[in-house]
Amino acid sequence: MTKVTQEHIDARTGAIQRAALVAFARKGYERTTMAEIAEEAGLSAGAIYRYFPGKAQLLQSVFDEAVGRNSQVFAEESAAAASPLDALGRIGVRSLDEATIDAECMELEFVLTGVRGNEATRDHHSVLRNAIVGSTAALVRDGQAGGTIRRDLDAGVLALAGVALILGLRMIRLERGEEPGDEAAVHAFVEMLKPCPPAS
Amino acid sequence: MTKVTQEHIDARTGAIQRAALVAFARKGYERTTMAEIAEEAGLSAGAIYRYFPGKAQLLQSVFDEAVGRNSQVFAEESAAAASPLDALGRIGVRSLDEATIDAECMELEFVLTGVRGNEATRDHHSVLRNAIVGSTAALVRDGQAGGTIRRDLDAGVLALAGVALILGLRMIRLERGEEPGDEAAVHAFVEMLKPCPPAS
Amino acid sequence: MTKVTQEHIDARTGAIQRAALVAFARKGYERTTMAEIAEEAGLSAGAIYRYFPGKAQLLQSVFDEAVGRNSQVFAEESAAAASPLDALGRIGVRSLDEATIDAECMELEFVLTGVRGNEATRDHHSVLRNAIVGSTAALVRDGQAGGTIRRDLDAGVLALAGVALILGLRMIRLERGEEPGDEAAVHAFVEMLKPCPPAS
Amino acid sequence: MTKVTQEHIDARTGAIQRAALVAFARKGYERTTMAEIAEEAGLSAGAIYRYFPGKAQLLQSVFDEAVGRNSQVFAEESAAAASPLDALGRIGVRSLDEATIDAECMELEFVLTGVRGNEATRDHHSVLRNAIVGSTAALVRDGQAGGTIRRDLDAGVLALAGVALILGLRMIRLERGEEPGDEAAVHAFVEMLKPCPPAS
DNA sequence: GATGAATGAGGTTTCATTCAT
DNA sequence: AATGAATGAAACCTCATTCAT
Repeated sequence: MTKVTQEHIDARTGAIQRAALVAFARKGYERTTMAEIAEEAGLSAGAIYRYFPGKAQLLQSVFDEAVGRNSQVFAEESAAAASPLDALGRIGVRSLDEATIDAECMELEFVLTGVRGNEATRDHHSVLRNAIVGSTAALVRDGQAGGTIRRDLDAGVLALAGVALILGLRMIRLERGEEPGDEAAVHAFVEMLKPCPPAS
Repeated sequence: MTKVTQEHIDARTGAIQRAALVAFARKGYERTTMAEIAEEAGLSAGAIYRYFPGKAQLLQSVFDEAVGRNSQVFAEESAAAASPLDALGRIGVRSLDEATIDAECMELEFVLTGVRGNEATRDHHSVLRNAIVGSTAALVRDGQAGGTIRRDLDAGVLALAGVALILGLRMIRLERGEEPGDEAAVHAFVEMLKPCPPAS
Repeated sequence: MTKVTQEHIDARTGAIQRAALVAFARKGYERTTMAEIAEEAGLSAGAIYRYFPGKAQLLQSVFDEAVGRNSQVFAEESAAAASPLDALGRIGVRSLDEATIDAECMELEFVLTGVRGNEATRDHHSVLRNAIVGSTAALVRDGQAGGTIRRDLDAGVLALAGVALILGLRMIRLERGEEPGDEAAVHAFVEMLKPCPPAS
Repeated sequence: MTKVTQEHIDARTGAIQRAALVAFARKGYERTTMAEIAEEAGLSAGAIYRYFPGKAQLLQSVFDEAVGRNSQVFAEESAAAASPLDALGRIGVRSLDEATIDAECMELEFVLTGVRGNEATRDHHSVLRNAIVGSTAALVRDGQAGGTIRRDLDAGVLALAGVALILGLRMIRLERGEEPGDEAAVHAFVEMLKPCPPAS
């Protein structure tokens, strides 16, 4: 009966995941070595295998973690927002800015897709993306019903555009680092979602 | 002296680039082997080195080629369009649909970014992206000046949003294959760029 | 001081040896991990090192244990047999059938020899084999003196053949599992050891 | 079109197999490194993978090679022998002495079996062994029909004993090196196969 | 006395790149 | 100019062994 039990294990696991996140984000999955991750996490390469079965699973786990945070952001902001439109803007901004996701985290998703050749992973990933688009569409529909979002465009299409926008912005940010225009772009998109003022 | 040679060299170079494009797109840069590219191009692994100094430079060249095509699309559609707004829509759609870009080509950009760790490449890449955003911004400004694009939002911001949207859509398409909503999303974005109808 | 301890130590030692025997037999020395042995023995990997200096020595000890049982079989059956010839048959059959040796135990020897590269072990092993052949030869010689074993063939040679026969049968059994022909082969060999009936 | 084609490839393949045979025999499969084999064969470790997909397949190939030689010995000696009994003796002796098999080759078989855990290999192996026993049994039956082999014992059982004897002798030889008694043991076995002289 | 987390050496395998032919 | 065999540098992963708790 060791006393380092769960607490220690969780700490290690988290440290490895964080290290992997950073490394994968910075250099890409393939170019990141287990040794680098290990060093970043403060242990030896072999030790990682006590916490993760292999490099691929480590990647998967890091990704799942990120996805989880994503969902949480979604839920939190939906709840905190005054209106669906507001929620969309908040989610977009937080997706970009929050430490949770970070420029790197985006990269991660990027990298994950990079695990092409692994059909299971791709499918898994695709399902997740669909879920996000679906949730967003529901939000848009709410907004349209409530009158805060223009009704002349299809909710599903707008949702897809919104998700793509965020995805693209994170991708650009990856290359250019923190970019002031990012949030502005989100706000602009939100602005464009508003219905035109009644003519009268 | 090298009369036939030049012709031959160009043919070979092109074949290699095309093969590399397809391979990089399909499996990613790291996971693509020189042997695969060679086979696809119809020559031996060693022969590639007569045309390109190494794998990294081959990637670079393939990328530049793709960017060139991109610019051409930009120019062509700008010229053919009735208005800047129209141009933006056309560019977006063609960026998504045309064989030029294709799922693979997008992938390529994907991969290229993957050449992180190579600072020179990243910077190069960043410059290119800025150029695209810049051109787009110019187009938007034109549209605003001409009244086809709403003036209440900053041109640079809208341009960034537009580029990000395309980027994101291509990324999503990568995962889900040809997606009917893609073009609709572009059209929706264009629609939202229009100024609200005068109150009258 | 170490009253209970000794008992405990012996129990642990035996458990580890048994676990190692089974594991080595089943997967081979090299492919067996200390962790597997530990789990089978009901303790942790590290604990084994309190009872054995290392994996190699554990193997050695397991082997010696098996050899000891072998000698015991030899002695017991020699004593119980009506004649040297009878003793040979009994030893052969028991070497094959008894739980002591069992398919696994044979395997063990197999594995042990596998510790080639370790000269000390090989020599040790060779000495043991010579001892067995020697004892068998003595038995044969007894039989020849008593007239139950044919005298036209050299005792040492017959002994070698007998030992080899058993060795080979155990090896074959390893691959095919319990084989009905095994014992029959031993009996046939014994039969052939008998002198031809006097011409009269 | 290289000119080193088939000839060179065959030479290399053979060299690697021979090197592997020796190494596997000497140190066992698990303890033999690809680097050792490569050095023995006169190339680099990586180069082996141009000729064999992996270590396991190399082992398999070496084994198959040895089995092939075995069958050839069987056929040759059967043809050259004056009688089935004579054939058995010749096969036994050649199995022991000839360079074809060699102490090492036996070891090989040994090692191969050592590839436990690979069910396919074990079964394959078992089938081969059965074939050998079967062929031997046929030979014995012939001898019994012709009167050169005693008829009071079952042919299948005698065949099993014979094969086991050789197997065991080769195993012992492995430990003790060239052993003068080996051949004598084979001859003794053959002698014992003879029918007792007619009473007259 | 026991645990099991950690290390570190070493093994197999992959590939970009070179170079004799 | 082209081939493709060969090299050699990693990379991932496994484990015997140690040691703080």
